[in-house]
Amino acid sequence: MTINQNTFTGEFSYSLDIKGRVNIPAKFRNVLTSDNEESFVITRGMDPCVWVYPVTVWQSIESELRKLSSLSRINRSFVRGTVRYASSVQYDKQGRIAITPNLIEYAQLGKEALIIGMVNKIEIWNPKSLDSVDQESHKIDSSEFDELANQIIL
Amino acid sequence: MTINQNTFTGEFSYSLDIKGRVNIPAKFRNVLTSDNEESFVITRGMDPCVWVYPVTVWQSIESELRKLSSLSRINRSFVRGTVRYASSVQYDKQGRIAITPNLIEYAQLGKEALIIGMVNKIEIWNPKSLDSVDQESHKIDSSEFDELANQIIL
DNA sequence: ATAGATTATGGGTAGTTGTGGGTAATTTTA
DNA sequence: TAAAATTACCCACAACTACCCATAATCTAT
Repeated sequence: MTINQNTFTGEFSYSLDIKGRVNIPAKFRNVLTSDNEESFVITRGMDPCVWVYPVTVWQSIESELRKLSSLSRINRSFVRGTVRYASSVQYDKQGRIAITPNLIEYAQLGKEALIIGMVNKIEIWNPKSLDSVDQESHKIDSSEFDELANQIIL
Repeated sequence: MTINQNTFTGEFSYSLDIKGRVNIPAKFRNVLTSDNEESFVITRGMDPCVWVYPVTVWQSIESELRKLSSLSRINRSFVRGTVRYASSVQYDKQGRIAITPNLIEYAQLGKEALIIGMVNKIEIWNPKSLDSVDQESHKIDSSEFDELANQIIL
């Protein structure tokens, strides 16, 4: 049973092979709508991980970026920073995507890859990096969580 | 498979050879619509880099420029500055375009050339120049950056 | 519980891509 | 007009990528 289209939840531990490929969990592939043509856009996350968007979701980001005039310096560097590390990838017959060396380096990915559903996108982590980021945020954010509580009911 | 026609994303490190040629990444050539006849318009960027447009996109920019009244002095110098350094180039069988000495000088291009997809156009940078422009804008614009990110990034 | 299907992982091969350089045609300069 | 320089076009090779197949592990259904 699918929860929802283009919606990703859950955590999976997969391996990054010697060619830089990781499997996209079958559960994720199965909820990906067909207009994505089995493709994702991978890019740098705000945390040290890889973000994986369905192409159709990414397209809406792109269309926002198109509206920004290049006459403004801020716009230029914002577009550049956003798009620079993004590339579209199609998964192969085994359901794997190739992560670019660039992103492997950025996310410090080794053999182990932790794949996490983040509702509208997917994150790929080095388990160790996630641990340390997790601990950091527990120390800092407990007051800010309270603020979020006003916006979102769990 | 392809994100979209005439849409460029990602970063590539290629070399400018002794004849002043750079490769246009295959990913970019493959999304270029056929009515461009394998050609781009190259010109000065507003940053110290080379801007590379698909000809068809450039044509629509030109028609925008035509609408600007020449009565205004600012308009005149804007149009002049934009068009003055533009020339159209076709890529060869290996997928390379020749950069004019003019533009090589302007963008301070050496052997290393960083090619960046900017959604509707392509930028060619000297990696060092980009680093310094990057740092500058981070220092100055970070709050406006965050604001844009909140609007656009999902 | 067992057979069949699906899923995760590894690896081989053919075709593509990036890079260097050569040669003939064209343009520029003396 | 002839020499020099530049440009356009072609070939060659190494590195990489896309695509395919094989196998082991896991899940599903009867």
